[in-house]
Amino acid sequence: MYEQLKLDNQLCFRLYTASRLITQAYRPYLEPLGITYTQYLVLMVLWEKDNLLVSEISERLMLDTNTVTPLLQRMEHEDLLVRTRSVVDARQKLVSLTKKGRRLEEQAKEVPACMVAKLPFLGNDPTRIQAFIENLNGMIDMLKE
Amino acid sequence: MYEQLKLDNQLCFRLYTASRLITQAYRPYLEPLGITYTQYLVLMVLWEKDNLLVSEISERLMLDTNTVTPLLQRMEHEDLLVRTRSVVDARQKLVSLTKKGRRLEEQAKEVPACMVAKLPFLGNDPTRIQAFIENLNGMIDMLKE
DNA sequence: TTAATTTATATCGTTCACGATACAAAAATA
DNA sequence: TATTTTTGTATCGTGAACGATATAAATTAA
Repeated sequence: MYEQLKLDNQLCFRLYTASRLITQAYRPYLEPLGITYTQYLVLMVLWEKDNLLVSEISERLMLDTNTVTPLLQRMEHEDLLVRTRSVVDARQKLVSLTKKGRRLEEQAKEVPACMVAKLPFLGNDPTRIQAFIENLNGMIDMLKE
Repeated sequence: MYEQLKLDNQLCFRLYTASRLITQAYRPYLEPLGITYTQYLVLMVLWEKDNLLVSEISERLMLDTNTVTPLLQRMEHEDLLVRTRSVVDARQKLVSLTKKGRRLEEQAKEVPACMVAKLPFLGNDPTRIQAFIENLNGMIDMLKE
């Protein structure tokens, strides 16, 4: 038995588990809105700035087009957004919120507070959260190359 | 535009991204062994203690049976393990490593060091890593209910 | 002992995530 | 201008994740 292969020693396993549980924790708030966590991420990007290219959304979420395209197709099918061919460059596709997609922002604005409430330890110490996010950002920077 | 709905403010998005990138970072080391990251997790559990019930693996990885069962089926198909009906309780299924599954441990023992090398900032400050893991464990404890 | 309930695992359907590949449009090169 | 290369998006196939449901075996209750 190699010590380094023990599950409990693995930072990565914790990260993987925490990420899964976070997604699960969002579900009760997002399901009533008819969206998944990944779709919520797309919407947050578009709420911040509408009419983006597929590639811009892709870059913002650090996801490849082979993940983003089907995701946007499903969201278009749900009438959350529309994808229109760019006139400047016919390869590009412009993603824009529909009325329904825009309206969801109003309903979603309480979601972050609900999630914070599920993670009380985070509320206590702002510098601790900051350090935590710094660590995550550090990892992301190192791995995204 | 609600401030709390900005993507950059979201700890959860960082966690989600870091987790994805970690899994991607494992790939070059695990693919030569013919396994995925999740399969590697199962193997780590079994290398630590062989002959476990499906429910024990499930609990250890905090994954439900509807994830674990198909996973184990694929791994059985790859001749990494076998699943045998328990004689004590015919509902239970015992999961045991095959020779091939056991041999993989030897090949996998370098993987953790390779991953640490990909995350140099972690090597510098052990207390920082510890605090990081504590935060993750804290989140997991709060979310697993 | 029979019937109802609980438990352990499995199946089904949907959505991600992602490597590999395809395809058409644009840009670069000949 | 014709050809090649690059770029932006899409398609395909596979393996997770996971909610919902199913099934058979064990346990409990009647």
